[in-house]
Amino acid sequence: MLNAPPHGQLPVVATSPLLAGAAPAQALLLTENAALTNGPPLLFQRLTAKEREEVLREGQKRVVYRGKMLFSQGTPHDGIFLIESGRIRVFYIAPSGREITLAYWNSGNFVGGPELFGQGHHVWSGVAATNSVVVHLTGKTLRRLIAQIPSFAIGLIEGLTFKGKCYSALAQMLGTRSVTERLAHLLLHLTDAYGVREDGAIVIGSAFTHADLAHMVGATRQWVTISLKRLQEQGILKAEKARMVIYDVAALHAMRGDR
Amino acid sequence: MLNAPPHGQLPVVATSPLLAGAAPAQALLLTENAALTNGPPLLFQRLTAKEREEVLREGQKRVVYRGKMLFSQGTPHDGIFLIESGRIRVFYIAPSGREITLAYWNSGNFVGGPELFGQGHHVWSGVAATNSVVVHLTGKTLRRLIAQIPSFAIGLIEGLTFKGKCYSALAQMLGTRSVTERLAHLLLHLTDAYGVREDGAIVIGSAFTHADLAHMVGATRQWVTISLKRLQEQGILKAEKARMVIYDVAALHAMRGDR
DNA sequence: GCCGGGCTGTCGATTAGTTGCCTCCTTTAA
DNA sequence: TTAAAGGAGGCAACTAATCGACAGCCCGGC
Repeated sequence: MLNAPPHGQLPVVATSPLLAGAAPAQALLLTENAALTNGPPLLFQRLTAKEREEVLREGQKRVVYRGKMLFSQGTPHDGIFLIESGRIRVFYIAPSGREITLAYWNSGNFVGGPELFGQGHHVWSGVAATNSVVVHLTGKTLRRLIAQIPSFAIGLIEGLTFKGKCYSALAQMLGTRSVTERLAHLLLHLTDAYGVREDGAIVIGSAFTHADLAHMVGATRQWVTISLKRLQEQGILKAEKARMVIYDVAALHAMRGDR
Repeated sequence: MLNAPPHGQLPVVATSPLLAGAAPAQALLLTENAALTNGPPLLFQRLTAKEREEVLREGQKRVVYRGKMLFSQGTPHDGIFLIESGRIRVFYIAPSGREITLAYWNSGNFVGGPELFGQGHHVWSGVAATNSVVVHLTGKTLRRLIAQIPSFAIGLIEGLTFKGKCYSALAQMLGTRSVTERLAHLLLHLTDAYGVREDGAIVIGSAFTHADLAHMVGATRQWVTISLKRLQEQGILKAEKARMVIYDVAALHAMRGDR
């Protein structure tokens, strides 16, 4: 059932971060405040090792290679996917072709909704941003697990709450901030998440294309190019190949518009 | 503790719609599709009358007069408010002053989050759109109720899921649709929810100001004025005082952008 | 080496949307 | 009956952002 991995590399899944329960459940998204992504509730945090194994045993493991779709908006769904390793980009494309990225979810989170039990149709699409391993739990299984393991129910509620906060924050950003403000905000978030100090400046190694950034802030590729160029002219940052150097974090803060 | 009601009218709360369990838990919002608001899960649907009473007994009843704040973004919160009667507008104001309305929640829903248990800070503000009665349940109480009444836990999960869908839809609309498309969408939604046939046309009695509409679609008041004027020039609708007559529903469908 | 595809940068035209100001209409109070 | 105040709608100038198109560049494959 698996497609051939690109370049013939197979993701090595030695131990499951879910089982270990130690991996931070990070998410990369355009949030209202960075605090949101620092400590989101791990779905399995409250479970004992035994309970975790039990949950994982109930699910169906699946490998998704980089660039392959995990689920598509409008198609029927049943249950959710736990991300065991890798990174899933969740996005939506409007009939006009305009696209918005909700988040890049890392291991420890779940994707798939919108319902937990009971079938429905996907409202988002999910694609593997890196080679990933997910565990599929059907609605029926979820219902049984909730009844059997009370702390799993609590975990799910906290997970849903966290997702609600993410959606909320996205809607608030999109509804009240200009593209420039959103971009400044995203850059600061990237700085927090991936930034490394390097003689005075902060270097972001992660290579997002302009199109990737545009989808995250809900804008066009061209406008992101123009905005970045302006920031560069102001000496706030410098875009190099596959990395970006931030010189003036304070300036970004000033133009992010949350004051 | 109660402020004097404006105009001296007191809301009469004969029987609780929550207890009756029969009131449709409608929400007025800018959703992806109308289906969302037709059958949202009532928080209490799955409970027996006895369980409902038990839940309500645990909470603290509170009357909120039209225009009074129920909660404010940034302030600490504990638990949620069940809406027993009335209508709560949930909104967010950015530091720049730009405002976005998430939804008008009617009786049968709950507002307040973002956390269910455990304190946090409100990320939205809530104001009574009409004189309303709410029941406050603290996080501690919620936790106890979830443990005691399993179907209450399911109801909460469904409620959270529904909210997630609403937030999702809002983010998708804001991220990928133009203001005009959003406005067309909102008008169609209003037509569905409040429209009354009147010799060929459909009349919406509900009186929203341009500012109200603007907040719902995430735009400025002026732009709504301009857009409505254009629609009027095209003969699609006619704005009268305190009501609006829709002549060409098909045209609105065409410009809503979901095709 | 050459070719092709994806990413960046740029330009010009156009529109969507904002900002600020002004007028009109209610409502309330005197 | 009128004055004052505030909410609501409307106009005009401005700018932020989109759209479409195209050229250059970098990288990988052949």
